[in-house]
Amino acid sequence: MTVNRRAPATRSRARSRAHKRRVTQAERRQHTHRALLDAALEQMDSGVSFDALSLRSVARTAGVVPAAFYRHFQSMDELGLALVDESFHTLRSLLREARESGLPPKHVIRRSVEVIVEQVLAHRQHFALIARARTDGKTVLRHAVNNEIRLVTSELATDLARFEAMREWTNEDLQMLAGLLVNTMILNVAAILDLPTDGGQPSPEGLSEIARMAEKQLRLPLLAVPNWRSTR
Amino acid sequence: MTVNRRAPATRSRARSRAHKRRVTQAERRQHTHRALLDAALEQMDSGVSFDALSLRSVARTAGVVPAAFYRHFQSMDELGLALVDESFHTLRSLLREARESGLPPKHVIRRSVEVIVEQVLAHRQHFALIARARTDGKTVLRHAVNNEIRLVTSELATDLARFEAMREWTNEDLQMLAGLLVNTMILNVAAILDLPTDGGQPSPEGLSEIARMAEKQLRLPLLAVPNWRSTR
DNA sequence: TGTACATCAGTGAACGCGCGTTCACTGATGTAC
DNA sequence: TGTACATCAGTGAACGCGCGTTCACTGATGTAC
Repeated sequence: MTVNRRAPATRSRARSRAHKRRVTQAERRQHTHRALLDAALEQMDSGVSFDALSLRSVARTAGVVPAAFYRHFQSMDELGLALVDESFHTLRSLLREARESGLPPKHVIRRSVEVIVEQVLAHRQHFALIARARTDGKTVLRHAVNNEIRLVTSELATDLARFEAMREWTNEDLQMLAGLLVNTMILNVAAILDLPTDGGQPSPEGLSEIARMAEKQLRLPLLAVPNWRSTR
Repeated sequence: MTVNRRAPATRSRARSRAHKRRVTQAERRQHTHRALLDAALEQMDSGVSFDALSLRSVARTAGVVPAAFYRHFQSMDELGLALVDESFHTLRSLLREARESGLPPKHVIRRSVEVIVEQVLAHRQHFALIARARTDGKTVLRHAVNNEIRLVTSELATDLARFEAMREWTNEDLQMLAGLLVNTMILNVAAILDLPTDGGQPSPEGLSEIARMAEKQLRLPLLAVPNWRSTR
Protein backbone atom coordinates (compact mmCIF):
# COMPACT_ATOMS: atom_id res chain seq x y z
CA MET A 1 0.00 0.00 0.00
CA THR A 2 1.73 3.18 -1.07
CA VAL A 3 1.06 6.86 -0.76
CA ASN A 4 0.80 7.26 -4.49
CA ARG A 5 -2.19 5.12 -5.40
CA ARG A 6 -5.02 7.06 -6.93
CA ALA A 7 -7.93 5.29 -5.27
CA PRO A 8 -7.63 4.93 -1.46
CA ALA A 9 -9.38 1.83 -0.12
CA THR A 10 -11.63 3.99 2.05
CA ARG A 11 -13.60 5.25 -0.89
CA SER A 12 -16.24 3.08 -2.57
CA ARG A 13 -15.16 1.72 -5.89
CA ALA A 14 -17.99 3.50 -7.72
CA ARG A 15 -17.22 6.87 -6.15
CA SER A 16 -13.50 6.61 -6.74
CA ARG A 17 -14.22 5.65 -10.33
CA ALA A 18 -16.66 8.56 -10.78
CA HIS A 19 -14.19 11.04 -9.24
CA LYS A 20 -11.15 9.49 -10.87
CA ARG A 21 -8.59 12.25 -11.08
CA ARG A 22 -5.64 12.45 -13.39
CA VAL A 23 -2.55 13.14 -11.33
CA THR A 24 0.24 14.49 -13.47
CA GLN A 25 3.64 12.81 -13.28
CA ALA A 26 5.14 16.10 -12.09
CA GLU A 27 2.69 16.24 -9.19
CA ARG A 28 3.37 12.67 -8.21
CA ARG A 29 7.12 13.26 -8.45
CA GLN A 30 6.98 16.41 -6.35
CA HIS A 31 4.79 14.69 -3.78
CA THR A 32 7.24 11.83 -3.27
CA HIS A 33 10.20 14.20 -3.28
CA ARG A 34 8.62 16.21 -0.48
CA ALA A 35 7.65 13.02 1.35
CA LEU A 36 11.29 11.87 1.36
CA LEU A 37 12.54 15.21 2.72
CA ASP A 38 9.79 15.24 5.34
CA ALA A 39 10.53 11.67 6.35
CA ALA A 40 14.15 12.61 7.06
CA LEU A 41 13.15 15.75 8.98
CA GLU A 42 10.59 13.82 10.98
CA GLN A 43 13.09 11.22 12.08
CA MET A 44 15.75 13.81 12.95
CA ASP A 45 13.19 15.81 14.86
CA SER A 46 12.42 12.77 16.98
CA GLY A 47 16.03 12.52 18.06
CA VAL A 48 17.88 10.47 15.42
CA SER A 49 21.07 12.10 14.18
CA PHE A 50 21.35 12.52 10.44
CA ASP A 51 24.03 9.96 9.92
CA ALA A 52 22.06 7.37 11.81
CA LEU A 53 19.27 7.68 9.23
CA SER A 54 19.09 4.88 6.71
CA LEU A 55 17.97 5.24 3.13
CA ARG A 56 15.55 2.37 3.68
CA SER A 57 13.94 3.88 6.78
CA VAL A 58 13.50 7.22 5.04
CA ALA A 59 11.90 5.52 2.02
CA ARG A 60 9.72 3.46 4.37
CA THR A 61 8.51 6.55 6.25
CA ALA A 62 7.82 8.26 2.92
CA GLY A 63 5.65 5.29 1.91
CA VAL A 64 7.84 4.30 -0.98
CA VAL A 65 10.04 1.36 -1.94
CA PRO A 66 13.82 1.80 -1.31
CA ALA A 67 14.68 1.76 -5.01
CA ALA A 68 12.35 4.71 -5.62
CA PHE A 69 14.66 6.86 -3.51
CA TYR A 70 17.12 6.91 -6.38
CA ARG A 71 14.63 8.64 -8.66
CA HIS A 72 15.08 11.69 -6.41
CA PHE A 73 18.53 11.65 -4.81
CA GLN A 74 21.79 9.93 -5.65
CA SER A 75 22.50 9.28 -1.99
CA MET A 76 21.54 10.24 1.56
CA ASP A 77 24.27 12.89 1.46
CA GLU A 78 22.53 14.61 -1.44
CA LEU A 79 19.25 14.58 0.48
CA GLY A 80 21.10 16.00 3.49
CA LEU A 81 22.47 18.91 1.49
CA ALA A 82 18.99 19.65 0.14
CA LEU A 83 17.77 19.82 3.73
CA VAL A 84 20.60 22.15 4.75
CA ASP A 85 19.65 24.52 1.91
CA GLU A 86 16.04 24.44 2.96
CA SER A 87 16.82 24.95 6.63
CA PHE A 88 19.03 27.94 6.03
CA HIS A 89 16.42 29.48 3.81
CA THR A 90 14.20 29.37 6.88
CA LEU A 91 16.92 30.81 9.11
CA ARG A 92 17.75 33.62 6.72
CA SER A 93 14.17 34.79 6.49
CA LEU A 94 14.05 34.76 10.28
CA LEU A 95 17.10 36.96 10.50
CA ARG A 96 15.84 39.30 7.81
CA GLU A 97 12.61 39.75 9.72
CA ALA A 98 14.42 40.67 12.94
CA ARG A 99 16.85 42.95 11.14
CA GLU A 100 14.34 44.85 9.07
CA SER A 101 12.05 45.57 11.98
CA GLY A 102 13.71 48.99 12.17
CA LEU A 103 13.44 49.06 15.94
CA PRO A 104 15.90 50.94 18.15
CA PRO A 105 18.79 48.74 19.39
CA LYS A 106 17.26 48.39 22.81
CA HIS A 107 14.11 46.73 21.49
CA VAL A 108 15.68 44.92 18.59
CA ILE A 109 17.18 42.36 20.96
CA ARG A 110 13.90 41.53 22.66
CA ARG A 111 12.17 41.39 19.31
CA SER A 112 14.89 39.12 17.88
CA VAL A 113 14.50 36.69 20.72
CA GLU A 114 10.72 36.66 20.26
CA VAL A 115 11.14 36.01 16.55
CA ILE A 116 13.60 33.21 17.20
CA VAL A 117 11.30 31.47 19.64
CA GLU A 118 8.34 31.78 17.26
CA GLN A 119 10.33 30.53 14.30
CA VAL A 120 11.86 27.62 16.16
CA LEU A 121 8.41 26.46 17.20
CA ALA A 122 7.05 26.90 13.67
CA HIS A 123 10.01 25.25 11.91
CA ARG A 124 11.17 22.95 14.64
CA GLN A 125 12.45 20.31 12.24
CA HIS A 126 14.67 22.63 10.22
CA PHE A 127 16.27 24.04 13.33
CA ALA A 128 16.78 20.56 14.69
CA LEU A 129 18.71 19.75 11.54
CA ILE A 130 20.93 22.83 11.83
CA ALA A 131 21.58 22.29 15.52
CA ARG A 132 22.43 18.61 15.06
CA ALA A 133 24.28 18.58 11.76
CA ARG A 134 26.61 21.33 12.92
CA THR A 135 28.64 18.85 14.93
CA ASP A 136 27.44 15.57 13.43
CA GLY A 137 29.70 12.95 12.01
CA LYS A 138 29.05 13.26 8.29
CA THR A 139 31.70 15.61 6.95
CA VAL A 140 29.69 16.84 3.97
CA LEU A 141 26.79 18.06 6.06
CA ARG A 142 28.92 19.50 8.82
CA HIS A 143 30.92 21.63 6.42
CA ALA A 144 27.82 22.76 4.57
CA VAL A 145 26.19 23.87 7.81
CA ASN A 146 29.31 25.58 9.13
CA ASN A 147 29.77 27.46 5.88
CA GLU A 148 26.22 28.76 6.07
CA ILE A 149 26.72 29.80 9.68
CA ARG A 150 29.87 31.65 8.68
CA LEU A 151 27.90 33.51 6.02
CA VAL A 152 25.15 34.44 8.44
CA THR A 153 27.78 35.66 10.90
CA SER A 154 29.39 37.87 8.26
CA GLU A 155 26.03 39.37 7.34
CA LEU A 156 25.40 40.19 10.97
CA ALA A 157 28.87 41.77 11.23
CA THR A 158 27.98 44.00 8.29
CA ASP A 159 24.80 45.08 10.01
CA LEU A 160 26.62 45.80 13.25
CA ALA A 161 29.05 48.06 11.38
CA ARG A 162 26.15 50.43 10.67
CA PHE A 163 25.63 51.24 14.33
CA GLU A 164 27.11 54.54 15.42
CA ALA A 165 28.78 53.01 18.47
CA MET A 166 30.72 50.55 16.31
CA ARG A 167 31.85 52.93 13.58
CA GLU A 168 35.47 52.64 14.64
CA TRP A 169 35.56 48.90 15.17
CA THR A 170 37.98 46.74 13.21
CA ASN A 171 36.59 44.09 10.93
CA GLU A 172 38.01 41.38 13.13
CA ASP A 173 36.23 42.75 16.17
CA LEU A 174 32.94 43.01 14.30
CA GLN A 175 33.31 39.36 13.27
CA MET A 176 34.16 38.50 16.87
CA LEU A 177 31.03 40.13 18.25
CA ALA A 178 28.84 38.73 15.48
CA GLY A 179 30.26 35.27 16.19
CA LEU A 180 29.52 35.62 19.87
CA LEU A 181 25.93 36.65 19.18
CA VAL A 182 25.32 33.93 16.58
CA ASN A 183 26.77 31.25 18.85
CA THR A 184 24.61 32.40 21.70
CA MET A 185 21.55 32.27 19.47
CA ILE A 186 22.39 28.79 18.22
CA LEU A 187 22.87 27.42 21.71
CA ASN A 188 19.62 28.91 22.93
CA VAL A 189 17.87 27.38 19.95
CA ALA A 190 19.39 24.04 20.91
CA ALA A 191 18.10 24.57 24.45
CA ILE A 192 14.57 25.14 23.12
CA LEU A 193 14.79 21.98 21.04
CA ASP A 194 15.91 20.04 24.10
CA LEU A 195 12.88 21.08 26.17
CA PRO A 196 10.55 18.17 26.92
CA THR A 197 7.62 18.34 24.51
CA ASP A 198 5.02 15.94 25.93
CA GLY A 199 3.74 15.25 22.46
CA GLY A 200 3.12 18.76 21.16
CA GLN A 201 4.82 22.02 22.10
CA PRO A 202 7.18 22.63 25.02
CA SER A 203 5.77 24.34 28.11
CA PRO A 204 5.39 28.15 28.03
CA GLU A 205 7.32 28.34 31.32
CA GLY A 206 10.32 26.57 29.85
CA LEU A 207 10.18 28.74 26.75
CA SER A 208 9.96 32.03 28.59
CA GLU A 209 12.79 31.06 30.90
CA ILE A 210 15.05 30.37 27.95
CA ALA A 211 13.86 33.55 26.25
CA ARG A 212 14.69 35.62 29.33
CA MET A 213 18.13 34.01 29.58
CA ALA A 214 18.83 34.45 25.87
CA GLU A 215 17.84 38.09 25.97
CA LYS A 216 20.25 38.75 28.82
CA GLN A 217 23.04 36.82 27.15
CA LEU A 218 22.64 38.93 24.02
CA ARG A 219 22.24 42.18 25.92
CA LEU A 220 25.30 41.77 28.15
CA PRO A 221 28.00 41.81 25.42
CA LEU A 222 26.27 44.71 23.67
CA LEU A 223 26.29 46.66 26.91
CA ALA A 224 30.08 46.54 26.78
CA VAL A 225 30.25 48.06 23.30
CA PRO A 226 30.81 51.68 24.42
CA ASN A 227 33.75 50.57 26.60
CA TRP A 228 35.47 48.49 23.93
CA ARG A 229 38.65 49.87 22.45
CA SER A 230 38.88 48.17 19.11
CA THR A 231 41.97 49.87 17.76
CA ARG A 232 45.31 48.41 18.76
CA MET B 1 46.88 -12.48 15.70
CA THR B 2 45.78 -10.57 18.73
CA VAL B 3 47.24 -7.95 20.97
CA ASN B 4 47.22 -10.26 23.94
CA ARG B 5 49.54 -13.07 22.86
CA ARG B 6 52.59 -13.42 25.04
CA ALA B 7 55.16 -14.16 22.34
CA PRO B 8 55.11 -11.77 19.35
CA ALA B 9 56.18 -13.40 16.09
CA THR B 10 59.07 -10.95 15.77
CA ARG B 11 61.02 -12.53 18.59
CA SER B 12 62.90 -15.78 18.14
CA ARG B 13 61.23 -18.73 19.77
CA ALA B 14 64.20 -19.31 22.06
CA ARG B 15 64.34 -15.72 23.26
CA SER B 16 60.65 -15.51 23.84
CA ARG B 17 60.83 -18.73 25.77
CA ALA B 18 63.79 -17.53 27.83
CA HIS B 19 62.05 -14.21 28.63
CA LYS B 20 58.64 -15.75 29.07
CA ARG B 21 56.75 -13.42 31.36
CA ARG B 22 53.74 -14.19 33.45
CA VAL B 23 51.07 -11.61 32.71
CA THR B 24 48.47 -11.50 35.43
CA GLN B 25 44.82 -11.79 34.44
CA ALA B 26 44.20 -8.34 35.94
CA GLU B 27 46.90 -6.81 33.73
CA ARG B 28 45.54 -8.47 30.63
CA ARG B 29 42.02 -7.39 31.50
CA GLN B 30 43.03 -3.80 32.12
CA HIS B 31 45.02 -3.72 28.91
CA THR B 32 42.08 -4.82 26.78
CA HIS B 33 39.72 -2.51 28.66
CA ARG B 34 41.95 0.46 27.87
CA ALA B 35 42.36 -0.73 24.27
CA LEU B 36 38.58 -0.73 23.79
CA LEU B 37 38.22 2.81 25.19
CA ASP B 38 41.14 4.02 23.09
CA ALA B 39 39.75 2.38 19.97
CA ALA B 40 36.50 4.32 20.39
CA LEU B 41 38.32 7.61 21.06
CA GLU B 42 40.60 7.06 18.08
CA GLN B 43 37.68 6.54 15.71
CA MET B 44 35.75 9.52 17.08
CA ASP B 45 38.84 11.67 16.84
CA SER B 46 39.13 10.82 13.17
CA GLY B 47 35.65 12.17 12.51
CA VAL B 48 33.18 9.37 13.19
CA SER B 49 30.32 10.37 15.47
CA PHE B 50 29.79 8.17 18.50
CA ASP B 51 26.58 6.60 17.36
CA ALA B 52 28.12 5.67 14.05
CA LEU B 53 30.64 3.51 15.90
CA SER B 54 29.98 -0.21 15.80
CA LEU B 55 30.83 -2.65 18.54
CA ARG B 56 32.59 -4.81 15.96
CA SER B 57 34.78 -2.01 14.62
CA VAL B 58 35.77 -0.96 18.13
CA ALA B 59 36.67 -4.55 19.02
CA ARG B 60 38.57 -4.87 15.74
CA THR B 61 40.58 -1.70 16.38
CA ALA B 62 41.31 -2.92 19.90
CA GLY B 63 42.67 -6.17 18.42
CA VAL B 64 40.07 -8.36 20.02
CA VAL B 65 37.19 -10.59 18.90
CA PRO B 66 33.68 -9.01 19.06
CA ALA B 67 32.49 -11.37 21.78
CA ALA B 68 35.35 -10.25 24.05
CA PHE B 69 33.77 -6.79 24.18
CA TYR B 70 31.11 -8.17 26.52
CA ARG B 71 33.70 -9.09 29.13
CA HIS B 72 34.13 -5.31 29.62
CA PHE B 73 30.92 -3.47 28.72
CA GLN B 74 27.30 -4.53 28.43
CA SER B 75 26.82 -2.33 25.37
CA MET B 76 28.28 0.54 23.41
CA ASP B 77 26.20 2.93 25.51
CA GLU B 78 28.01 1.76 28.63
CA LEU B 79 31.36 2.32 26.94
CA GLY B 80 30.15 5.77 25.89
CA LEU B 81 29.26 6.73 29.44
CA ALA B 82 32.68 5.56 30.63
CA LEU B 83 34.24 7.87 28.04
CA VAL B 84 32.08 10.81 29.14
CA ASP B 85 33.25 10.32 32.73
CA GLU B 86 36.85 10.19 31.60
CA SER B 87 36.52 13.23 29.36
CA PHE B 88 34.97 15.39 32.04
CA HIS B 89 37.64 14.36 34.47
CA THR B 90 40.04 15.92 31.98
CA LEU B 91 37.89 19.02 31.59
CA ARG B 92 37.47 19.53 35.32
CA SER B 93 41.19 19.40 35.97
CA LEU B 94 41.63 21.96 33.19
CA LEU B 95 39.16 24.31 34.81
CA ARG B 96 40.66 23.81 38.25
CA GLU B 97 44.04 24.75 36.89
CA ALA B 98 42.75 27.98 35.35
CA ARG B 99 40.72 28.85 38.42
CA GLU B 100 43.40 28.25 41.02
CA SER B 101 46.02 30.24 39.18
CA GLY B 102 45.17 33.10 41.55
CA LEU B 103 45.76 35.68 38.85
CA PRO B 104 43.96 39.04 38.77
CA PRO B 105 40.76 38.98 36.61
CA LYS B 106 42.50 40.75 33.76
CA HIS B 107 45.09 38.02 33.32
CA VAL B 108 42.90 35.11 34.30
CA ILE B 109 41.12 35.28 30.97
CA ARG B 110 44.27 35.17 28.88
CA ARG B 111 45.64 32.39 31.07
CA SER B 112 42.38 30.41 30.78
CA VAL B 113 42.49 30.61 27.02
CA GLU B 114 46.11 29.45 27.01
CA VAL B 115 45.26 26.55 29.28
CA ILE B 116 42.33 25.57 27.10
CA VAL B 117 44.40 25.55 23.93
CA GLU B 118 47.14 23.50 25.62
CA GLN B 119 44.69 21.02 27.08
CA VAL B 120 42.75 20.59 23.87
CA LEU B 121 45.95 19.77 22.02
CA ALA B 122 47.07 17.38 24.76
CA HIS B 123 43.69 15.62 25.16
CA ARG B 124 42.29 16.12 21.70
CA GLN B 125 40.27 12.91 21.77
CA HIS B 126 38.44 13.61 24.99
CA PHE B 127 37.46 17.08 23.85
CA ALA B 128 36.34 15.71 20.52
CA LEU B 129 34.01 13.38 22.41
CA ILE B 130 32.53 16.20 24.50
CA ALA B 131 32.10 18.50 21.51
CA ARG B 132 30.46 15.79 19.41
CA ALA B 133 28.36 13.92 21.92
CA ARG B 134 26.80 17.12 23.19
CA THR B 135 24.45 17.21 20.21
CA ASP B 136 24.79 13.65 18.94
CA GLY B 137 21.90 11.34 18.37
CA LYS B 138 22.25 8.88 21.21
CA THR B 139 20.05 10.17 24.02
CA VAL B 140 22.02 8.55 26.85
CA LEU B 141 25.29 10.20 25.93
CA ARG B 142 23.78 13.55 25.09
CA HIS B 143 22.07 13.82 28.45
CA ALA B 144 25.17 12.68 30.32
CA VAL B 145 27.27 15.32 28.57
CA ASN B 146 24.73 18.08 29.06
CA ASN B 147 24.40 17.27 32.74
CA GLU B 148 28.15 17.53 33.19
CA ILE B 149 28.19 20.84 31.33
CA ARG B 150 25.44 22.11 33.59
CA LEU B 151 27.52 21.15 36.63
CA VAL B 152 30.60 22.88 35.28
CA THR B 153 28.51 25.98 34.57
CA SER B 154 27.19 26.04 38.12
CA GLU B 155 30.69 25.74 39.54
CA LEU B 156 31.78 28.66 37.42
CA ALA B 157 28.77 30.68 38.60
CA THR B 158 29.85 30.02 42.19
CA ASP B 159 33.31 31.28 41.42
CA LEU B 160 31.98 34.39 39.74
CA ALA B 161 29.94 35.20 42.84
CA ARG B 162 33.19 35.74 44.72
CA PHE B 163 34.20 38.72 42.60
CA GLU B 164 33.55 42.07 44.21
CA ALA B 165 31.84 43.47 41.09
CA MET B 166 29.25 40.67 41.14
CA ARG B 167 28.42 40.70 44.84
CA GLU B 168 24.92 41.99 44.19
CA TRP B 169 24.09 39.76 41.24
CA THR B 170 21.11 37.43 41.38
CA ASN B 171 21.70 33.72 41.10
CA GLU B 172 19.94 33.66 37.77
CA ASP B 173 22.23 36.31 36.35
CA LEU B 174 25.31 34.50 37.59
CA GLN B 175 24.10 31.35 35.86
CA MET B 176 23.40 33.40 32.76
CA LEU B 177 26.91 34.82 32.60
CA ALA B 178 28.51 31.47 33.45
CA GLY B 179 26.45 29.86 30.69
CA LEU B 180 27.57 32.48 28.21
CA LEU B 181 31.23 31.95 29.10
CA VAL B 182 31.01 28.15 29.06
CA ASN B 183 29.23 28.15 25.71
CA THR B 184 31.82 30.45 24.25
CA MET B 185 34.58 28.17 25.51
CA ILE B 186 32.91 25.08 24.10
CA LEU B 187 32.46 26.61 20.68
CA ASN B 188 36.04 27.79 20.54
CA VAL B 189 37.16 24.30 21.49
CA ALA B 190 35.06 22.97 18.63
CA ALA B 191 36.73 25.49 16.34
CA ILE B 192 40.17 24.23 17.39
CA LEU B 193 39.12 20.64 16.75
CA ASP B 194 37.87 21.63 13.29
CA LEU B 195 41.21 23.13 12.25
CA PRO B 196 42.93 21.13 9.50
CA THR B 197 45.62 18.98 11.11
CA ASP B 198 47.75 17.73 8.19
CA GLY B 199 48.56 14.60 10.12
CA GLY B 200 49.80 16.03 13.40
CA GLN B 201 48.93 19.29 15.13
CA PRO B 202 47.01 22.23 13.64
CA SER B 203 49.01 25.24 12.46
CA PRO B 204 50.17 27.75 15.10
CA GLU B 205 48.61 30.56 13.02
CA GLY B 206 45.18 28.93 13.13
CA LEU B 207 45.52 28.30 16.84
CA SER B 208 46.59 31.79 17.76
CA GLU B 209 43.82 33.31 15.65
CA ILE B 210 41.21 31.29 17.53
CA ALA B 211 42.91 32.07 20.82
CA ARG B 212 42.81 35.82 20.09
CA MET B 213 39.15 35.61 19.12
CA ALA B 214 38.24 33.51 22.16
CA GLU B 215 39.99 35.90 24.50
CA LYS B 216 38.03 38.83 23.11
CA GLN B 217 34.76 36.94 23.22
CA LEU B 218 35.33 36.17 26.89
CA ARG B 219 36.57 39.66 27.71
CA LEU B 220 33.69 41.56 26.11
CA PRO B 221 30.84 40.28 28.33
CA LEU B 222 32.98 40.73 31.43
CA LEU B 223 33.65 44.32 30.44
CA ALA B 224 29.92 44.94 30.78
CA VAL B 225 29.78 43.65 34.34
CA PRO B 226 30.09 47.06 36.08
CA ASN B 227 27.19 48.41 33.99
CA TRP B 228 24.84 45.51 34.62
CA ARG B 229 21.89 46.11 36.89
CA SER B 230 21.04 42.67 38.17
CA THR B 231 18.27 43.57 40.59
CA ARG B 232 14.76 43.74 39.20
C1' DT C 1 58.94 -27.13 44.71
C1' DG C 2 55.13 -29.93 42.08
C1' DT C 3 50.38 -31.44 41.07
C1' DA C 4 45.38 -31.08 40.29
C1' DC C 5 41.62 -28.38 39.79
C1' DA C 6 39.13 -23.67 39.28
C1' DT C 7 38.77 -19.37 37.17
C1' DC C 8 38.08 -16.51 33.42
C1' DA C 9 39.84 -13.33 29.35
C1' DG C 10 39.64 -14.10 24.93
C1' DT C 11 38.25 -17.37 20.68
C1' DG C 12 35.82 -18.61 16.53
C1' DA C 13 31.77 -20.10 14.42
C1' DA C 14 27.10 -19.38 13.85
C1' DC C 15 22.46 -16.91 13.73
C1' DG C 16 19.16 -13.74 11.93
C1' DC C 17 18.60 -8.82 10.55
C1' DG C 18 18.53 -4.37 8.20
C1' DC C 19 21.35 -2.20 5.21
C1' DG C 20 22.60 0.02 0.16
C1' DT C 21 22.37 -1.05 -4.44
C1' DT C 22 20.98 -3.51 -8.94
C1' DC C 23 17.64 -4.97 -12.12
C1' DA C 24 13.93 -6.14 -15.13
C1' DC C 25 9.26 -5.01 -14.50
C1' DT C 26 4.48 -2.52 -14.36
C1' DG C 27 1.13 0.58 -15.32
C1' DA C 28 -0.48 5.31 -15.38
C1' DT C 29 0.56 9.66 -17.66
C1' DG C 30 2.06 12.11 -21.82
C1' DT C 31 2.11 12.81 -26.84
C1' DA C 32 1.66 12.45 -31.83
C1' DC C 33 -1.49 11.50 -35.22
C1' DT D 1 -12.70 12.18 -29.80
C1' DG D 2 -9.84 7.64 -30.21
C1' DT D 3 -5.60 4.89 -30.99
C1' DA D 4 -0.71 3.55 -30.67
C1' DC D 5 3.49 4.26 -28.79
C1' DA D 6 6.91 6.65 -25.45
C1' DT D 7 8.04 8.12 -21.01
C1' DC D 8 9.06 7.40 -16.41
C1' DA D 9 7.74 7.19 -11.13
C1' DG D 10 7.38 3.58 -8.48
C1' DT D 11 7.69 -1.91 -7.76
C1' DG D 12 9.43 -6.16 -5.86
C1' DA D 13 12.87 -9.51 -5.72
C1' DA D 14 17.51 -10.42 -5.24
C1' DC D 15 22.54 -9.79 -3.89
C1' DG D 16 26.31 -9.55 -0.70
C1' DC D 17 27.78 -7.20 3.61
C1' DG D 18 28.63 -5.72 8.34
C1' DC D 19 26.09 -5.67 12.24
C1' DG D 20 24.91 -7.29 17.52
C1' DT D 21 24.48 -11.25 20.09
C1' DT D 22 24.89 -16.34 21.54
C1' DC D 23 27.49 -20.25 22.55
C1' DA D 24 30.58 -23.98 23.63
C1' DC D 25 35.43 -23.78 23.57
C1' DT D 26 40.61 -23.02 24.78
C1' DG D 27 44.44 -22.29 27.31
C1' DA D 28 47.00 -19.37 30.49
C1' DT D 29 46.70 -17.65 35.20
C1' DG D 30 45.36 -18.47 40.00
C1' DT D 31 44.98 -21.41 44.13
C1' DA D 32 44.81 -25.19 47.46
C1' DC D 33 47.34 -28.87 48.99
